[in-house]
Amino acid sequence: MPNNKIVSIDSKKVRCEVCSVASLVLPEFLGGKELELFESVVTHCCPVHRGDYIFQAGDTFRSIFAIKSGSIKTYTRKKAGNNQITGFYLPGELIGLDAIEEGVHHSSAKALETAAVCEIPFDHLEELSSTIPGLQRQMYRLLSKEIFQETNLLTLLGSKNAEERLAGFLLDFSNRFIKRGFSATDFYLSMSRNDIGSYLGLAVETVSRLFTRFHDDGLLHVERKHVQLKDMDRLKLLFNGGDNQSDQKQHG
Amino acid sequence: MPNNKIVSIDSKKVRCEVCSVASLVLPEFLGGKELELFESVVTHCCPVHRGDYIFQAGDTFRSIFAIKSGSIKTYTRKKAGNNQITGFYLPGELIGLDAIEEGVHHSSAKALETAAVCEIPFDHLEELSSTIPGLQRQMYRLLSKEIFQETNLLTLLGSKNAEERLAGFLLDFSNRFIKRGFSATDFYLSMSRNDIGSYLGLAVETVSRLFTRFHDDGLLHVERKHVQLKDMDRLKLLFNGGDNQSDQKQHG
DNA sequence: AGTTTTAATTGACGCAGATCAAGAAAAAAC
DNA sequence: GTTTTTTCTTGATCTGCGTCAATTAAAACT
Repeated sequence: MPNNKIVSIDSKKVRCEVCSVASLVLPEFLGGKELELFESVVTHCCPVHRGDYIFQAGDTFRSIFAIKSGSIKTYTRKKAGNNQITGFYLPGELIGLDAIEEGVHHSSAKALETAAVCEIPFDHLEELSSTIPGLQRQMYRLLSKEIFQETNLLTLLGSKNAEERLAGFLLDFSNRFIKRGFSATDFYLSMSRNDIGSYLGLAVETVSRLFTRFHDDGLLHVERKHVQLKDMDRLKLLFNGGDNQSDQKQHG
Repeated sequence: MPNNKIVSIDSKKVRCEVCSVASLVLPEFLGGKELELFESVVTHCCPVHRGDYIFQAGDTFRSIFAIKSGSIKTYTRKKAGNNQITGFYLPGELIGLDAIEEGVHHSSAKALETAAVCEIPFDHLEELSSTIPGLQRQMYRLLSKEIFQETNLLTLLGSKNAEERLAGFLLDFSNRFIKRGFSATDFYLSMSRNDIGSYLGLAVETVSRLFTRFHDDGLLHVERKHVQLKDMDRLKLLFNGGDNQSDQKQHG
């Protein structure tokens, strides 16, 4: 049973500092009174620990969740029994957006490490978005962003090459860290190799071997879950499929 | 240059009948006056032809588009020059939702056949969703649905098995046809084998071979783009990975 | 009509990456 | 602390599917 105290985190890890929920969900021009109104809506903001569920597939949808610190993975269950990782989420990102339509969570969300997650009841948020000007638009933006990101992942998985996928994965993380003001080249991968494999459609062993290869080739320095990107240019080249010659000029 | 007359469609094709835009975008309980108000917002509803663009990557985002008849594909350009298909859209579905956040289209949308597409200017829709009760919620639902569907696709692509992917692809189409009241087992695949391959992360040749195999095994009847699903049970079994034994009970 | 272009199918071959297996290193449990 | 469990890595083998190539069929032109 996890207690409710945030435990200190291994100093070797690259920390993910706390993000303001308001700055994430609200439009920038929000006034003080409206900010207050908004803060009153964020009911819980509780710490979770590695392995804790934020929600599970099948749960009734009531809230979306904003990540303040730590990291979360989402996955769907495949009938064969193994899970398919569908996303990794970092501070400043939202989860649960896919459950709005049918009112039921289709995926499960689990903490990858000690994290702070804020619950935002959706019906309150909906009401509020009718009264606070700009919040409605911001909600549309956030939902659209999620669609965009999943499309990006689809594009990444479209590449049949394993190197390309892992390079793309790392560069995506790098970009997302930058957006939140963290180091872009030096970070802690809180998920297991198994999770990365599932996410990228690769076997664990392939992921492991690729990390070793990238390390040996001087593209990055990796020690367990700690990664330092060394040669961004070559990583980008890998991602872009530098040696790819299978050129169908146009589809359709 | 496409003219503005809707051409008659090959009788061999399974037709995709026209859908009401209002029924797609609006909540059911909408009154007559609001319906009128909504209809006034749908500026254009023009026919497009095979190969016509609805929008292209880089275009400024102004509208979302509802498909009334026909089918559309969306894709992103990969640096290597080839395109990555990210979605196929049928009557009653919306495209352009991924462009709201940044105000720019990241993907291109192209007609797969003669189609009727309605343009819905987004700022008008936004205004309207402040005045028509329930429309805001409906918009959230539609955006959420798109996220859900992309997550589904991610799960599908997670399977390394090619059979599983094609079976999943066909079953997904079947389900979507059912939702719109069309035949669930007998349909016309307006996209090329190449497009299907790109979408599923497979080579054209593999897609072609799989169709032949499925046909020979009595799972379906296929003649060029016309497909009849014969044995749904076995297709579902394939999709569920019936012979899959790689069972990691839990991720994380 | 005929000609060109594009799409689809099928076969042969090879390789990237899955799978199997075994050992090492952490992490978790006690 | 020790033991157990899980995760990660590395090697050896095998195979599914990508790639290349050639044929056929169907659109899309003129």
